[in-house]
Amino acid sequence: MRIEELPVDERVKRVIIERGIEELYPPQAKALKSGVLDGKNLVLAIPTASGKTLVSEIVMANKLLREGGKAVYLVPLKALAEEKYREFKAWEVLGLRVAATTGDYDSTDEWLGRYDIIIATSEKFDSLLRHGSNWIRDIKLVVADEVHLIGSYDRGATLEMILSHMLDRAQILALSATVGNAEELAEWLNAELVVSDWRPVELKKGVFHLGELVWEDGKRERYPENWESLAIDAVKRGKQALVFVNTRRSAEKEAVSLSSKVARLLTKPETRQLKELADSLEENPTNEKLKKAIRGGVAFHHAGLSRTERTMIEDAFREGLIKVITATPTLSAGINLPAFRVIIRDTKRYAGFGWTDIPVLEIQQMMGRAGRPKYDRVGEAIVVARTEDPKKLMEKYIHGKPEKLFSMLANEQAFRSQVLALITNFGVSNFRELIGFLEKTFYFHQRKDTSSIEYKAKDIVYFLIENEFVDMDMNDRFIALPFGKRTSQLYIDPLTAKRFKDAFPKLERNPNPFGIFQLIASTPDMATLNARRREMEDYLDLAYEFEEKLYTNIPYYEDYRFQTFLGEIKTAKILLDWINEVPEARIYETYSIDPGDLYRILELADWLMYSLIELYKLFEPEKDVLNYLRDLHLRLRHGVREELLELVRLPNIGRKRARALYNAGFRTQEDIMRAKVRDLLEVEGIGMKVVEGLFRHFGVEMPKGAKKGSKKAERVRKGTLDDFLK
DNA sequence: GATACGGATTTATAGACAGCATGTC
DNA sequence: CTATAAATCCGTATC
Repeated sequence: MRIEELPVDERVKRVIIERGIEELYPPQAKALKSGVLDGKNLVLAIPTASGKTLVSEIVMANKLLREGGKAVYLVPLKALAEEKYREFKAWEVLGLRVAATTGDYDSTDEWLGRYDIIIATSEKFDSLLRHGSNWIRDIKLVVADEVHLIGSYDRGATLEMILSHMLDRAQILALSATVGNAEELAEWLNAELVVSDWRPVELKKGVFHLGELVWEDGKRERYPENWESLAIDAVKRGKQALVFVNTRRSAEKEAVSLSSKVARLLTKPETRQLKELADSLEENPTNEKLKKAIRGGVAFHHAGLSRTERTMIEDAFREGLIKVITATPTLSAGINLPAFRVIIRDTKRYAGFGWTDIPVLEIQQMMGRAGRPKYDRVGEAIVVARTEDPKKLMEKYIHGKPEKLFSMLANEQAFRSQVLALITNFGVSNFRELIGFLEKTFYFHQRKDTSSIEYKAKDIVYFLIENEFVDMDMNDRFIALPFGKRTSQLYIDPLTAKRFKDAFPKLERNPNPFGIFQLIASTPDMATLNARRREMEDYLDLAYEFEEKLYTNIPYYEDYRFQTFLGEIKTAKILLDWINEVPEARIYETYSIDPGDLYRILELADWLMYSLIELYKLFEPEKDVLNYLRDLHLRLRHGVREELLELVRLPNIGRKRARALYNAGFRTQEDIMRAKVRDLLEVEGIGMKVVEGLFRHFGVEMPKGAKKGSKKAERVRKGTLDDFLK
């Protein structure tokens, strides 16, 4: 079907044609003929990269131009929100304003009301719904990307709930990978269903076993015995490969191992560029290995890497400079990074209680990364059989059907906060109404029965009443209490809130960083760290050393909480090191964690520290304690000792610059205000830009005529700054 | 008695969303 | 609980 023939607004067609697209892919055409353009709900289950995004763009733009209102585009990852934001920006030529909102950006505020297309993570949108902004009622269309995540254990319930909320209030377009029960999903959403396995780049799938590569059609090829030859072969043919493994360590090991072989296939300029790239990386233990691999044209990719390294690797791979990436599942569902050949080394993974098969759905998502549109005619996805029976793998992952989706609403933790939100934020005022709402969910649609979830809901309501999140009046009507309402808006688990509340009396008597950090680390919202066997004794000793600083008792060895407790102590110690200005590299080494892990811990601790303070405010806070907590929060955010608190409040001054300034004798804001620019510039990490920012912050006017730009202006400004700050 | 070696045993294992008010080196 | 590789332990050989 040609774009020209589409029954949509002319302006929409024009934008798409200008993009160079004239013809729709078959599944796209089928989708657009399903009735979505007339406002019907649609479940679109087609492979990645077969044009789901374009369909949603057409539907969104057309709808907004014709009817006005807003469209919300839901994504599972922040990185995807950014990616979509860049793509959708193109629609601004038609006057459609695009905004992305995740936890990194703005919050509830009404500012989103000025936008037409709003991209948000599911959790963020859930949070927006809870805050009840005015513009919510203008939403005419909700696009749910990767809707199969409704079956994910920890995050599925959120997606299910927001769709339940929006079901009768807006048109729904659900984009899904191929799943076992797409019909069931479509029925629930009262939607048309379009399923297809058509791809713009043909996908060849096969299984590799001891040098023999068997394609799905039975054709065979011989290779050297080791699976690495598959990656090397791709590089020899001028292509790239993506290797999926199941542990970080494997990713690193295989990357280094492959790099020595790939290195021989590189051109001189490539080797030079790769060396430059490797040299530009920061020094830390993980990056040592990464540098080694990169010099040979290979990189590993996992969540331990910092944001900088990750994007650097992704960009270099897209450019074709890096030939092979070995990755954990970070890359399977995240940003769009296709390769000619996808090699799946592992089909099992360790899941807390043992080894489990990776679901067909996930393996197929990985395989879907094979084939670069515009570059490759076909893409190849190969599952490696190392210990498994190759026939079984072929049957299960190549010819087999993906699993059915199951509602995860009954997941205790998720359900607990959802029930609280229903009562405190969504006006559910008695138990009957609560059950009434649950009947709109996928859970109910799938089970046709609420008895077991009713039982759970009851338990949760008792828990909420007992802990003063909500109350019940004489007529069994729910009353939202401030504690409950705030908990729900802070988006923390009620259990976290309860733990905080219970600790307040002790905290008030004895506020101290270690105790507070252990408290934060003990909540279900914090990332868990495991104390390694040989570290256990050290952390136990540490716990006893700090015993009177803790707000909890040290569990006995036999206690089931013992292991997790030591993990909490480890986490608390890391945070303590952080605010005592221990260098990052030392932290990575001491605790054997990666940059990405530290970042994650700090991010969570920051959020939870804020939440702790907000909740403390509800319980007749003592002023001194409140200020103490606020200072500690600032220290945590910037990773500084107390003496730097004043400096760190200045713009563009963080951990390193504040320390440098302090050591150079600038200990207060006053010191800096009085300092000579020349002296400030002497300090490491302080340049003209930073000084300029300080200048502005102190409210000293920029001298006229000394605006940015010409060299002359620069000179003038430099000359006058001193005078102003003397 | 110290050290080097090699086989046996033990250990550890993926990822990443949320508040709020603005900017690290 | 299905695996696998690295780290560590431990006994033996060697100097």
